[in-house]
Amino acid sequence: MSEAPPASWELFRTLLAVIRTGSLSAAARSLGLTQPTASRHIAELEAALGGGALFTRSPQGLAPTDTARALAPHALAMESAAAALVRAASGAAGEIAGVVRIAASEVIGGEVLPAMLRDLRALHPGLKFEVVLSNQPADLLRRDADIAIRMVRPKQEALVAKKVGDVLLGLFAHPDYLAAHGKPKTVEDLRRHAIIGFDRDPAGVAILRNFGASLTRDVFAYRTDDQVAQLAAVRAGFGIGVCQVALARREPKLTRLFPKEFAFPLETWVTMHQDLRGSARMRAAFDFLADALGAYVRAGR
Amino acid sequence: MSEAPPASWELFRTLLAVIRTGSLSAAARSLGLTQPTASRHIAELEAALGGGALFTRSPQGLAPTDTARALAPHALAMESAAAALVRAASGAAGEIAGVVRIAASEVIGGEVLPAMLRDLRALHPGLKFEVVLSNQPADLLRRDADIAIRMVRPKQEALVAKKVGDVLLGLFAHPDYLAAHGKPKTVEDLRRHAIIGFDRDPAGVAILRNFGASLTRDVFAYRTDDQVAQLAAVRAGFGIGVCQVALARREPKLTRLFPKEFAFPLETWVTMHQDLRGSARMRAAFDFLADALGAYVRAGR
DNA sequence: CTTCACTCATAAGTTTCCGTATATCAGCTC
DNA sequence: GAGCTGATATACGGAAACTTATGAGTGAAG
Repeated sequence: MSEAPPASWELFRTLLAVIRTGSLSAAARSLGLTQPTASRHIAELEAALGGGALFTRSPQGLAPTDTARALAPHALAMESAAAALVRAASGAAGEIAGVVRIAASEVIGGEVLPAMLRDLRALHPGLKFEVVLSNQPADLLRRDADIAIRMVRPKQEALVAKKVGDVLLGLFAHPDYLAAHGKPKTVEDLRRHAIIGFDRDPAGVAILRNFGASLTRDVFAYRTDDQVAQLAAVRAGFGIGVCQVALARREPKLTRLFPKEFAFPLETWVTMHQDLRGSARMRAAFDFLADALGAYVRAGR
Repeated sequence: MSEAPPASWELFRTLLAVIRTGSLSAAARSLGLTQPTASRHIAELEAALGGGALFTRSPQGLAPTDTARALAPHALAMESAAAALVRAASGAAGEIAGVVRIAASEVIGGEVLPAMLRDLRALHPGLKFEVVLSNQPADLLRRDADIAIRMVRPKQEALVAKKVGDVLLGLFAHPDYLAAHGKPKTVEDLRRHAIIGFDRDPAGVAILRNFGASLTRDVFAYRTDDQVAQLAAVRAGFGIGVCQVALARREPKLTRLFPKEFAFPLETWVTMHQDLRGSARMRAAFDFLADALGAYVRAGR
């Protein structure tokens, strides 16, 4: 067992594609290669990594062995880093131009970010944006995004973080709904209404239960963990649900309920990887978003 | 500006080597390539990344531009991930064999780990170890190591962490030193002795100042942030310094001073990346180290 | 001032690697 | 069961990439 020569990084990329797609042919297609090339890459990699088989071949495709499965996260990390590298190179250093990849929750990303990015781009027309919408925000340390907007305090030291304030959550309903079903006068009244709430997300369910002890998951008439869907249900007049106050202010159609009793603060942070501090466009986007989100947060008070 | 085809990952590896070495020739040597190949790789990369120059050529070598400098951390991340991938593949899945890379402080790594790893290897002869000694422990999230032993509570959720207890720090001196200079009777006495302490590390300086307010940095007769050097100075009979109690117990030559008054607990954690939970050998090493360090910690009480 | 050691660039030769074409096997539809 | 569509494996020719060889420039040492 002599020391094998280090495998070409290119092979890792093929490995990842094969694990993803489950076949040499599909992997080759996705990479712009041909099937024999992918086959050769895997064979080479198996040889370079000590000879153990990485896949079990079959006419249906390649099934990864346990070994190959263990390699997948590392190959993913390489891919994220490669993508981040290409983004970092997408604008000349010093100029505010190029690609910025932003991770945000679905509501922020879908309802709040677009207008902000429009204004940011008006300021710097050379900027391009990639937006990743997920409620489990992409890990900046994995370089899945350059800038993340998160609702929890970031814990990693390798990050630059700025708190923009507390996004206020309120209880809202469409006037049509209230006209048809009446306006609840007390918290207990809510139990008789069509409540729109979370399905499984424990943190989400807790928001309403903390408000009124009787507002448990089983009284919800509309359950979904997708906050965009919740918002849509409120707007459609289905019932009463949670919505960011600053967001609802923009649509005077929605009526806020129990404004004094129910006001759930959600601390909000803009975060960026330390490595990106030196990049002019990342800094510009970071500062702009921190400002704009600060204004958004203040609008909700 | 058409969408460029994604650059080969192999080019990123060359990029990193060129940034590291500062010349195409040296980079090529380090990669087992030739200089024209490295040259072509960089040219290709410059073309693929939008045409901007990454280096300024000169007869002295290649100086990275700001753009290239911004890419370096991402290329480093790729390299770490690639190395972690190769390590992960170094043993058959399920078997307890292959390479485990461990990050630890200099003292733990130099004085405590060797015997533990000897015993672990006796249990599993197929294991090989890589030990990274640094007081700013390598970031597991960057995959610079598989397992880290740290003196602070890990904050990242992506890590598996286990607290093994508190390593106790005590004040020690060699009997020869005490015979020559007398044994200090009170804390104030210490000011007249040859104290071995930290140089710049604020956390280190604070350890002694918390003990006696008068034990500020300026009374240290031997200042170094290298804890191995501190230990060596204590062993050589230079003076009085801080040492892990469990470590000093092994050498009955060292005498502990103020055992009741000075006992500084340092919480100790063994940590591992979540991705590695499924690996038999990583788990085995993790569990073994947690046990062994637990025993070590208890020996210091 | 010459020489040596180091750099990068370019041209030519050789190897390696990739793509095309073909054979084979499994499953699904008709 | 024939035929279609998916898969992998293998053979072979050509293009791409790497190595070798050479030239030119810079800086330090003798």
